[in-house]
Amino acid sequence: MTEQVTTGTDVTRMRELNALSIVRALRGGPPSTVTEVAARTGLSRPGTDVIVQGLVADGWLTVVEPDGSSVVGRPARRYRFNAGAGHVVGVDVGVHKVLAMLADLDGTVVRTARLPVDPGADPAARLTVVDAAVDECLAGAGLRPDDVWAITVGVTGPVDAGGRTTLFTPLPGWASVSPAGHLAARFSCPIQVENDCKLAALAERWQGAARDADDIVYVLAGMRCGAGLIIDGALRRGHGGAAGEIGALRAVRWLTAPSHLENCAGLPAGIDTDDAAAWVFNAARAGDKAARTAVRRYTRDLAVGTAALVLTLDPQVVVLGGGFSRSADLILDQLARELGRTCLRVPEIRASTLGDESVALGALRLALDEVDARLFGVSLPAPLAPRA
Amino acid sequence: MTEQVTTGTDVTRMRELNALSIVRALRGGPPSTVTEVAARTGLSRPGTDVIVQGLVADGWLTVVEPDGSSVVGRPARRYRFNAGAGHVVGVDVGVHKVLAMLADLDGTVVRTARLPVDPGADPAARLTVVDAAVDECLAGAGLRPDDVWAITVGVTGPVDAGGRTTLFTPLPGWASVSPAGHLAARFSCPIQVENDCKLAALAERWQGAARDADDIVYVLAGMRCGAGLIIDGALRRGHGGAAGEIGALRAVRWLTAPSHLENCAGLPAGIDTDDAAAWVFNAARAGDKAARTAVRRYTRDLAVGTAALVLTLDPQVVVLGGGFSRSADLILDQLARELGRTCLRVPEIRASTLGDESVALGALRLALDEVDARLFGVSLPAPLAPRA
DNA sequence: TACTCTTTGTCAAGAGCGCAGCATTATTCG
DNA sequence: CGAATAATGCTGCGCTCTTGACAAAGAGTA
Repeated sequence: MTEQVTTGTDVTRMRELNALSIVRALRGGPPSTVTEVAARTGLSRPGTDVIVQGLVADGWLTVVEPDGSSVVGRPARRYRFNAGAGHVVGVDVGVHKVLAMLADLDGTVVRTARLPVDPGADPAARLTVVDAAVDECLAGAGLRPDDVWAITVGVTGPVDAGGRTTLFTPLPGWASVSPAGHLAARFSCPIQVENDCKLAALAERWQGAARDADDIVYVLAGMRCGAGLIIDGALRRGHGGAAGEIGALRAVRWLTAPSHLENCAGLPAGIDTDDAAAWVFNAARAGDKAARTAVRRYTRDLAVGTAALVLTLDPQVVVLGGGFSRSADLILDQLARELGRTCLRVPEIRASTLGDESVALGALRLALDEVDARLFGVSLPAPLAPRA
Repeated sequence: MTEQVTTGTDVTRMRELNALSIVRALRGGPPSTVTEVAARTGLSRPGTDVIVQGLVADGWLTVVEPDGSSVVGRPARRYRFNAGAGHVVGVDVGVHKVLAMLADLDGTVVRTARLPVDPGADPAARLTVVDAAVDECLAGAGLRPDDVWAITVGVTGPVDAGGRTTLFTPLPGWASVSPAGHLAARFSCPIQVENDCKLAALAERWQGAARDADDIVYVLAGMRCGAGLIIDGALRRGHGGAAGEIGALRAVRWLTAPSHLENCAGLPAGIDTDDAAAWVFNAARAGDKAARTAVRRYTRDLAVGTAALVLTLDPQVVVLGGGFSRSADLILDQLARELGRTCLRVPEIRASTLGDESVALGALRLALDEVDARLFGVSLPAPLAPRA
C-alpha cells in the first residue's frame, strides 16, 4: 500500500535533469556555445552557464577555446561532449572469427580486433579468443577494464533470459556457456548477450541502410537464415528472446533453402560448403542456367519467410543482410516481386551496407543504449570524471 | 541549428510534474490520505498537502471526509481521483450492430448502447446509427459533446494513416469513409480509428485474459480471422497500420478456413452462414464425426497462421477471441498441440473472457491512453474543472 | 472524566534553483 | 580610435520543496 509508485521531483533532482538535458543537447552534435545550448534546451543563459561549468568540472564536457573565426562580437567558448569519458565494447562471436570493437560514448570506433577461431574449437578455447580480442582493443587504446561502461556479445541462435543459447547454436559445446558470466570475472560493467541477427538489425538502423526507419525487418541471408526485428524504434526480443525465428516453421523452408545452392548442378567437385554459394552466385551472374535456377529457388524460399514477417509486422523497410547480401543484385528484384505478390503493403527492400561488421557494430549500439538508459533513466547520474 | 531538442525544466514546471505525480498516484487506487500519497510519491507531507489542495480546487480530486473508522490518531481526510472530470467514448462498428460505450477517466463504463444495423446499409445510414448510439450514451449520462475527451472507433480491416479502411472492409461502400472526419463535425476532441482485432487485443490486456502479459498475440477466430499484436506492453500497428494481417499469406489459409465449417456434411439445408458455425460446433460437441473433422480442419488452418505470428514475435500469451472463442473447448487443445509441434517456445494459450464487447472495450482503452498521453506527456496540463 | 498516545492539519524558517536585468569584456568593422 | 556586436559575469527576486515544530482530533486507559 505504501509502495513508491511515482517519483516526485525535488528541486535538486531538477538540477540533475537539466544537466542531463544539456548533455543530451551536446551529444553527437558539434561543439556549441552556451547561448546555443540555452536556446536548444529552453533554459536561460545564466542558468545554462552554471550547469555547464559544473559538467566541465565533472569531466562530462570539454572546453574548446575560440579559434580565429571571423564573426562580429566577442568570440564564444564552445563546449563539447567528452566522448572519451567512457567506452563500450561490442563483440561478434562467430564460427570462424571473433570480432571485437571498442568505441567511445559518441559511438566512434576507436579500436578493432579480428581474430580467427577454429570452427571446432571448444568453448574454453573460444572464450580465450574472445578475451584476447577484447584485451587487444583495450591495450591498443591504453584503457583498463574499469574504463569500459558496457559490453555486448553477439552470438548465433536465440538467447534466453540467462544469456545462453540453449535452444540452438552452431558452436560445439556452446549451448550451456554463459559469455556474460565469463566476462563478469574481469569486468564489473553491465554485460549483455544478444542474438547476432538482432544486433545486425540495430546496426543497420544506426549506421546502415535503414537509418530513417522505425519499423524494420532485418533478414539474414546466408548458409543460415535468420531475422531481427525493430518495431517502433526499439529492438524487440519477444518474451523468451526468440522473436524473429520464423525459420522454424516447416512451411517456411529457411533451414533447407541453402541446399538449393549446395546441390546446384555443375559445382566443382569437392568444393567447400562456404565457397559453393559464392561459386553459384558468380555462375548465375555469368548466365549459367542451373545456377540461376538455384538462386531463384533459394530466393523463393527466403521470400516465404520474409513475407510472413512482413505481413505480421508491416515494416517500413526490409534490409537484406548476411553473407549473401553481397549478391543482392541477384536476389533483391525477385524478392521484391514475391513480396509484391503476397503482401498487402510492400515495404522498401534494401541491401545491407555494413558487410560483416554489422553484428559487432550492433553490439556497440546495444551497449551504448545500455549506457544511455543508465544515464538518462530514472536513477540519478553518478558524478563521473574521466580517468584521473 | 537552434531547434528545441530537449526540454529544460523550470521550477514552475516542476510543480506541474509533481501535481501529475500525485494524480497518477491516486488514479485507479482507493481514496488515500495525504500521508499515504506523500509516501507513494516521495514528496514531503506539507508539500503534498499544498498540491492536493490545488488539485481539489481545479476539480482533479474530490475530498472524502473521514467516516467513523476506528483507528488510533486523528481521522484523516481522504482524496480520490475525480474520474467524472472527463469521459471517453468507444465505438464498435460491426456488420450487424453498432456498440457504443461511455466511460469515465477511471475506465468505468457508465453507459452502453447497442443498436442493430442492416448488413447492407450504405455508409451514410451506418454513420447515422453510430451517431445515434453515441448520442444515446451521452444523453443517458446527461453529458454534452464537450464533456468527451477522446473517441475511438473500431472497424474491420487494416486502418491507414488517414483513418480509412481502403485496403479491405466487409461493409458496403465503407472503403473511402472517414469515421473520424464524420465525428469531428460534432466533437472537438481527438478521434482515432483503429482495427477491431487490435482493439480487442488491448481489451484483453486491460480487463481480459492477458492482464499480466506484455507480449500478446490476439487471434480473432470467426467467419473472418485476424490478429492484434501487443509487444512490450504497447499496441503495434506497423508502419502502414497493417500489422497482424498474416491471413493474406496464401500458405496461411485464414481466408478459406471458415469454409470447412460452412461446407460441413450434414448441415441443415438453407441454414444461415452465421448459424452454420454454431451448428457445427454443437454437432462436434455431441460427437458428430463430420463436424469434428470440420472443426479439426478449421483449427489446423488457424494454427498455421498463429504459428507464424508466434514464431515471429515469441509472445508470452496467445489469446483466442472472436465469435468462435465460445467454442474454445473444442479448439484450444488442438491449437496448443499444433503450436507445440511447430514453435520453438510455446506460449500460454487462453480463451477470451470478454465476449463481443471486447472491441468496444478496447476502443475505450485506446481513448483513455490518448487522454493519458495528453495529460502526462510533454505538454503542460491545462487546468480543467468538471462541468460547472 | 482526565490523561496519554498517535496521527493529522497547518505554519514558519531555511535552502536551492532558475530567471531577468545590468554591467563588463573581447572582438570586428568603419 | 570609436561604434557596434555578442559573450561573460554578477546581483536581486520569486518560486518551490524540505525540515521542524505545534495545535487539533480522536482512541485507549485508569
